[in-house]
Amino acid sequence: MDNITLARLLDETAALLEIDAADPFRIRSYRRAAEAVEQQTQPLSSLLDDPKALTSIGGIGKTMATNIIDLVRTGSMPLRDELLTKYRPTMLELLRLPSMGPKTVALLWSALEVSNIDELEAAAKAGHLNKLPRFGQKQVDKILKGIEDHRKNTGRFRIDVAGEWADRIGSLILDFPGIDTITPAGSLRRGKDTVGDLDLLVTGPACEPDVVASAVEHVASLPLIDNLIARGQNKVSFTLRNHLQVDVRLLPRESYGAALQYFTGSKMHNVTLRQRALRKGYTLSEYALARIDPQPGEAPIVASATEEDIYNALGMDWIPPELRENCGEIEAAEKNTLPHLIQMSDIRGDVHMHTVATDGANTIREMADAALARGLQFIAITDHSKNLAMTGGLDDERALAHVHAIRKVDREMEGRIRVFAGIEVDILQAGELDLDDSTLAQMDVVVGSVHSHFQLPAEEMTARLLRAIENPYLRILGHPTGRVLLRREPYSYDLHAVLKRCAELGVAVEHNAAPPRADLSDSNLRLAKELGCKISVNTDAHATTELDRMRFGITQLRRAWLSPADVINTLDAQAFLAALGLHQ
DNA sequence: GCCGTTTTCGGCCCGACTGTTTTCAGTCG
Repeated sequence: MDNITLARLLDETAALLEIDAADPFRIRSYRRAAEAVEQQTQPLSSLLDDPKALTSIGGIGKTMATNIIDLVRTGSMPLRDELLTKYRPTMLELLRLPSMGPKTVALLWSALEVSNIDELEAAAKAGHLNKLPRFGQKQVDKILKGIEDHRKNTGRFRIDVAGEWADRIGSLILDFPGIDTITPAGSLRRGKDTVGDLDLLVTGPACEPDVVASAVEHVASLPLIDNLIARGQNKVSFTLRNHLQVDVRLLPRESYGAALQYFTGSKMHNVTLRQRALRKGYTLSEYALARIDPQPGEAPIVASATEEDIYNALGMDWIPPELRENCGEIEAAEKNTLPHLIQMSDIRGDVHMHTVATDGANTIREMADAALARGLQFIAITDHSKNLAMTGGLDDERALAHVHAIRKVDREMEGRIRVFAGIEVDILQAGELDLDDSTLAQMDVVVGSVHSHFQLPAEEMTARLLRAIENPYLRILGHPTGRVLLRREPYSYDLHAVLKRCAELGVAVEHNAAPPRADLSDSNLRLAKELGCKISVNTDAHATTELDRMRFGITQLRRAWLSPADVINTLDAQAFLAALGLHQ
């Protein structure tokens, strides 16, 4: 059982406990344990014989360690089994509907034996809900609308899509005089690769408490609003036609830092931060860091205008949003040992991109010019090989001709940018590559990717990848997890074993910067680093404009605490080739 | 259920909004 599944089962148990009206702190323990499990790079199923290793993880005590051991060994645990005799697992999906919390779910179950969405819809339409306490017609309508949205909705949005909407909505809000700053907060600011909803913080003279009403009115009447959910003194919530929920908050300048800190999250980061505040005699809210017991003549507010003020007043360095997941960043900030995170300007090369030779939109020269304009010092052209017939993939003969064409452009660029010759070969079902070694020998950069037979059993997929990376010409393992965001589950195989072998062989693993397929996000990137893999971040651009996607890849690297030294694209062109075991 | 430079019990983060209420419970972030 992998850590993600383990975390899901613990989280489900927490949700069932909530429905059961258990001790809130006990519920929180299960949530905390689920988060802790999800963040481990080591599969916990490999630690079962060493209970001390389990309990050394923060948030996992003796009972939780036993639970984890039970879950891995039997697929369930006594508490979960017990709860599932009282409730139905389908009740968990009810919790995902708006305005449906554990209390309501429990009430629906005890009063009407409603345990899933279809039953809820039927009960609502039959008028049964109106007989329940605190259920008016508005509540029933809200639930029916929620069910409708839920069925259409995919749930989460890719970071680049959410970012575009943030820009569009932001520019409309900025039209209002007296609004001068808009900052996306929430998971978009933390750089998660998907976001559930959009948090926009707004400030400026028009957001001062005595005048904010008209600015709120402006936001609440934006033309792109599909459904206005809530509208308070300084808050407007609505959904767009694509069902993306947007929360806009209008705040005075003086408390903007506190609000930004608060609404950026993550939830667990904030909880831990507020515990720290209490220990120091402060209380932290979205308005300010304030003294609990100010002495006479002492101002209650300690910090509020900027995030730096707040973190510093708590005795720690400012923490980059990407690290705010409560996985050690607060301790590091207190000890001044936060990592020097990689940033866009550290990137010197991008070695995975396509041209009109296969399924790209631009020529070799156009890609080179566009990369030069973006400040890159080297690129590699890596069009598809023949097995991807639908892209016009190159056979050996065409691939060799393409190398010539690339070398020609490289000479034309006269050293302003290096253009390396490469190819993205397909790793076939048995692990061999779809071009001859003699062809691959002519390439500077060979990226090997899996493009078919994703449903192979894990053992076969592992063997396939292990065989492929033994090929001496394969220098980068592309699409290492086959993850395609929001479209396909990643294929399953022994990632640990493959990354370990990559590290031994000096094969770099690719983190695909393109938001649709962020191959190695979060804990997998940390695992790659821990195992000593060389990591390469590339855009897989199919057009010049897609080179801009590099910034999304950098965000994911930052979330994994990576520094410039952890990524080989920060090297200059010659050193990069040397890192791949090549010389030119 | 976890955790400990005020430890083995007694804490555990904070506030706004909605709907159905005449004072608040539940949900949400």
